[in-house]
Amino acid sequence: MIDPQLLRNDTELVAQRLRTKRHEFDVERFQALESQRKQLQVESEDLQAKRNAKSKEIGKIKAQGGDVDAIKSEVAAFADRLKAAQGELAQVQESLLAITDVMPNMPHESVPQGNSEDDNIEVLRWGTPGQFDFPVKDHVDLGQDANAMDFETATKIAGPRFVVMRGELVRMHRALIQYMLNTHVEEHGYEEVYAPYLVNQASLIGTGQFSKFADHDLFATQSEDGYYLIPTAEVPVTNIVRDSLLSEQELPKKWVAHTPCFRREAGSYGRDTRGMIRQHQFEKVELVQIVHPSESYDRLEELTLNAEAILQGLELPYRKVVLCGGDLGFSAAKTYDLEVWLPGQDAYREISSCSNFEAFQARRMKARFRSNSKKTELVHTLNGSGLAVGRTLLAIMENFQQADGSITIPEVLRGYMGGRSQIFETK
RNA sequence: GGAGAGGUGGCAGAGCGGCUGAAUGCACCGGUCUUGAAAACCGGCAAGGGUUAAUAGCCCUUCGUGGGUUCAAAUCCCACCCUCUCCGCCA
Repeated sequence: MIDPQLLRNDTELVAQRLRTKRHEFDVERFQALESQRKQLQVESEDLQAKRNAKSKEIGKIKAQGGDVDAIKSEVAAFADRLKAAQGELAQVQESLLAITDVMPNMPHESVPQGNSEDDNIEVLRWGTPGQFDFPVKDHVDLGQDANAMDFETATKIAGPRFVVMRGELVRMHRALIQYMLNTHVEEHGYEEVYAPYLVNQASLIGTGQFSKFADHDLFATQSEDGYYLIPTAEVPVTNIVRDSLLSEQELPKKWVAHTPCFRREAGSYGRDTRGMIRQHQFEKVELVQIVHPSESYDRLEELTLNAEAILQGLELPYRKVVLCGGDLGFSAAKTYDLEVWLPGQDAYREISSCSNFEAFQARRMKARFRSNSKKTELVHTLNGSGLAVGRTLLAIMENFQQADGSITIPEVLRGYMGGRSQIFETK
């Protein structure tokens, strides 16, 4: 949610900045509705003030034993007007909400112009893609050849975009989760959090995944509770601070959580249908920070480095890009994507997305803190994958594959793998 | 699932339908005192919104949520949600 004051006072500026995010809204209509809102709100609050004053008079007159019939009919006279004004006001506000509710966050001024991922700007390349003196396989062939990855069975059990994994590959998957969590807790100062995988609508609205007026990419339960499966741990973890008033000393909050994530991927038919790149269910280790507004951009750099540390620890070549305006998500003001090198695709693919949401989520969530100067202010929220576990697993498979189809285990994972150095060894 | 109790400001906890936006305590902020601190004492301190140049004033809203009764609701009525205790069930 964009600051309503800013939106009112500087509508053109907001419209202009949202254009870099390829979001258009009808400025004239907004301003017309806004002036109606103002007039109606002033009118109805004025009538309420009058009613309150008269009611107090009645109380006093009655206390003195006077007659109140005359003044009562006076109140009744403008009760209808009040009701009408309030009704109209509610309608205008609903119309305004239809505009503002689908309005994405404004990009930070450092965000490059552009329409699509082709316009993202690379800021860093780490590591060198390995050279192979044999034909490389992708993770699907590697996994299936070792009888460790089974898409057909998953389709039977559930449907497309699921996987069944078996044996030592699953152990490496689990090792990755441990490695990521331990690193963020022990070296980066995050507190580990366990939170619900089913959430209510208010939480999804809070972090911006859900709007009354927009489509969403979520699995909903059929139960009367109205629960949704989380698309990312960002939702339950960030919503810890929803409807709360923190003290300044409590900031920053740094949380890390491992959860499964569930996404319908409704808008991506035909994309990444092969393999484990895009699944309905995947594991992710997520970093969340709740910070003082003055330091959120420093924290974004830090959080991104925390995610990068995992890729570096695993010796996976990657690059870091700043998303251009057109590629930015709904709630984000600035996002770094980390893209890991996948030999099987001969391309860098997204493995982490680290964003600063500024006060956009905080305003929706009513997540505030009392500053040392006694004022209440909205916090800034950030999050990033640290990392997507499934994609990390397949990146290791593809980058560390050997000619015989076995896979070398990265050094840092060996302690979690019984000290072994390879999986898929041919007996 | 059955029975009972309860949801009020950052926290705890009062609150006859009008004098209650809300006692009191804690926490917090300012001051007196002190070499400094603590204690004691004095004073201040809810949030959100509107209007506005204003973080000044004024006004509106809010006592779990939504509806209702009334000139007037934290207080009365209805529905729902949540929490706690006991019993049952259960990883």
